[in-house]
Amino acid sequence: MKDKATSFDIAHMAGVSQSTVSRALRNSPLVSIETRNKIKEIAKQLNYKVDKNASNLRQQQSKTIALLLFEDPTSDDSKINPFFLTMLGSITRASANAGYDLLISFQQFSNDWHADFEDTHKADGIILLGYGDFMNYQDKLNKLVKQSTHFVRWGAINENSPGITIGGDNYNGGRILTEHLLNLGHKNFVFIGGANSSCPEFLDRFNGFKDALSAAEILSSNQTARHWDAISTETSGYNVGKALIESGEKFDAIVCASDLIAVGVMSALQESNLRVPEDVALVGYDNIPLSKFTSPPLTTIRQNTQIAGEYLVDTLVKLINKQSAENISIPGELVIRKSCGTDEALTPQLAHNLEYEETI
Amino acid sequence: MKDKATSFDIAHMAGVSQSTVSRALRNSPLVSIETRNKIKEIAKQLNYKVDKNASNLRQQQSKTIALLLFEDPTSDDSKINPFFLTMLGSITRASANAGYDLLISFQQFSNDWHADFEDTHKADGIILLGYGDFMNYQDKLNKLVKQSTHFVRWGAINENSPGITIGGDNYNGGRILTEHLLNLGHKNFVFIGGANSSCPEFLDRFNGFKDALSAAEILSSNQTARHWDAISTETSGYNVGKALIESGEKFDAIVCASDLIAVGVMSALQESNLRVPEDVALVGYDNIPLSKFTSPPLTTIRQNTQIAGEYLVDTLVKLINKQSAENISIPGELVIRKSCGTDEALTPQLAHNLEYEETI
DNA sequence: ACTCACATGTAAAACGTTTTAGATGAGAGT
DNA sequence: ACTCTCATCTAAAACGTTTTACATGTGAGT
Repeated sequence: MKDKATSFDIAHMAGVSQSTVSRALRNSPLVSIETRNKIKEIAKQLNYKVDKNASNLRQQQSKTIALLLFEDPTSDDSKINPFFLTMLGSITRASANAGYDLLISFQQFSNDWHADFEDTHKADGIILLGYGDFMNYQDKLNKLVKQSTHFVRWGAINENSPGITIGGDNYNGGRILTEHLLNLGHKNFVFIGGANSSCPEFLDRFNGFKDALSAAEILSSNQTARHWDAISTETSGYNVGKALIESGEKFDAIVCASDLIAVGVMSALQESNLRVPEDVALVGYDNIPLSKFTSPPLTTIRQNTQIAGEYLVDTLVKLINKQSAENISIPGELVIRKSCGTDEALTPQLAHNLEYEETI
Repeated sequence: MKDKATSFDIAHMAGVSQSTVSRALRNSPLVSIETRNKIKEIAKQLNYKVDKNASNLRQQQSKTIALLLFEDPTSDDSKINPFFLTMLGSITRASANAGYDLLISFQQFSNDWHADFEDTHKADGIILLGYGDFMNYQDKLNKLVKQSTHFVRWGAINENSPGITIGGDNYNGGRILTEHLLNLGHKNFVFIGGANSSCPEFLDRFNGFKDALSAAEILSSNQTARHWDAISTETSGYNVGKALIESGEKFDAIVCASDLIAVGVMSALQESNLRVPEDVALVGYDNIPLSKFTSPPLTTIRQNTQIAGEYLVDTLVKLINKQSAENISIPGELVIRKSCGTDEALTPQLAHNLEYEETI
């Protein structure tokens, strides 16, 4: 196989100028239909493909989005949070639909994690993904804004966060889960998950939890709900679960800030011969693939990753095209499985309003 | 912020020619140390970044690898096989280490799935990932070879497969699993997973299964082992598990061709009040994150994804650099958990040779 | 016959690098 | 004094497009 064909080769074969070839292939009306077809025919024969580097250079764009996935530094390399992997899938499809290629990179918390993808013209914009301790890298976000880099962040929505953020409605998610447990008659609640500024999403979920309890007068007004600290891994959930059991605290319902935590907590409970849901009800958050296959299957909040992916890339594309864009909060959906007690405990009316899943 | 700085701007400020700037930034010995430093200083001040499009165009390369992940067409969009997602993670890191960016794309079984990534100079080479019914797209692989596209495939290793393939040692993996079950005293074996040419990896695992049984004289020489067909999803595993139970066939050990299948089968068994491992032992394949958190945790084969990722990109980089490369088979590792029976059933000597995992 | 509009095409600039070929000046060797 | 080498730099070509500005020919309108 000889060298790759260029537009000049085609021009030569078609007996026209190279610029005409370029125009023909882009369906410019400045070239007559017949010439266009002739040129396309030849291009196909030569298996000609436009050189993206040349094309991008000329057009000063790359039609590429960079996805920067940054993980909690404590988490192991090979175990990426499945929720983000699902997001990655939906973002991939969404960007393909929008006509963009996707460049991905797993960023450690290094110094130049914003990675110059846009600076070097390798990408037109950046999507930031990861449970967001945004306080920790606010400086970097500010720098991105200052350089007028196009970027969108997935995370907790906060007025103080620089740039544009798209995220789940964590407050209502936490609230819905808790209300579900309240409806089932549970009284003694525990929240597991680091609900502090270093994980604003967990904090929002915790606040929803708290307010649901207050509204139900489980929590007297001068009482403050507390949480058990945990990061979003099974191991952390397991350890905290163990600690909780050993603490002697009385509980019959646990709200976990993520499914991964819930999975670990479930292991800890079962190891101590506490039955789920008979002895203690348990809920998670995210609806990761695994949550359907624990035993019992986990009641959780589904974050609509498909919509999220679409919003993320659509918003980013808007920014790239110099259009304005806004923060978006995506409501979560309660997915009722078997980790909170029998369906029968629900009032029929309530049951009717909720989404059920077929077994498997 | 004004327009992006170019090498000409720097040249102007430094009072040298633009070509000197280019050389200085690439540490060429043709530029004196002092000039180099002066230029770098100015570049930093201007936050200058080399334009990759221009650079790539000139150098006729992209320092980018395209990862094409294609899925069984039956599988749902949002549920990518977690094994491949883990691979994706390791490939990302490996390519970063090798100095390549990673472009990813989820390919449906469409007509031009090889996607022209290299043709358009967006990537220097391609990694193909997905359970491989390579017979089905052998034509396309041949086309890639004919175009002398640089590519590496993850999958079952087969002499007839065009191009270079890197994959797990599926035959020995299947064999090791089966021997483990044999050592535990099981007698009535079932294999679940479509062991046919449309999934060569499953076929290899099945052959290992079969040969282990023959060697143990469980299978008389004129008897042929059969398998229950299933694709690699929980749902398929669940359905086949149900069918198996209803068939009335006698079994006390099931080898599943993948963890996803095993998870589905486990659900089906437990739904029918068959206890794992007391009534029936169960093993999977892949060591997906979930396999550690089923109850009981699943005994399986760990495919070393980190090494696999490194081999894939290293091999691809070799091809890109016109070096020769070969197929690589990566041995799997037995991970013993709780789905096959008590550890005590193992002889101490054997137990010593096997890898154990700490709880969680 | 002359202009005008229009359809179709060409020539050349531009994108921002990298790299080849060549220029310049200084010091060494004879 | 003359050449030779060496270090340092400059000028310009090249990469393969897209697009601006301009050319040519044709037919219509007056």
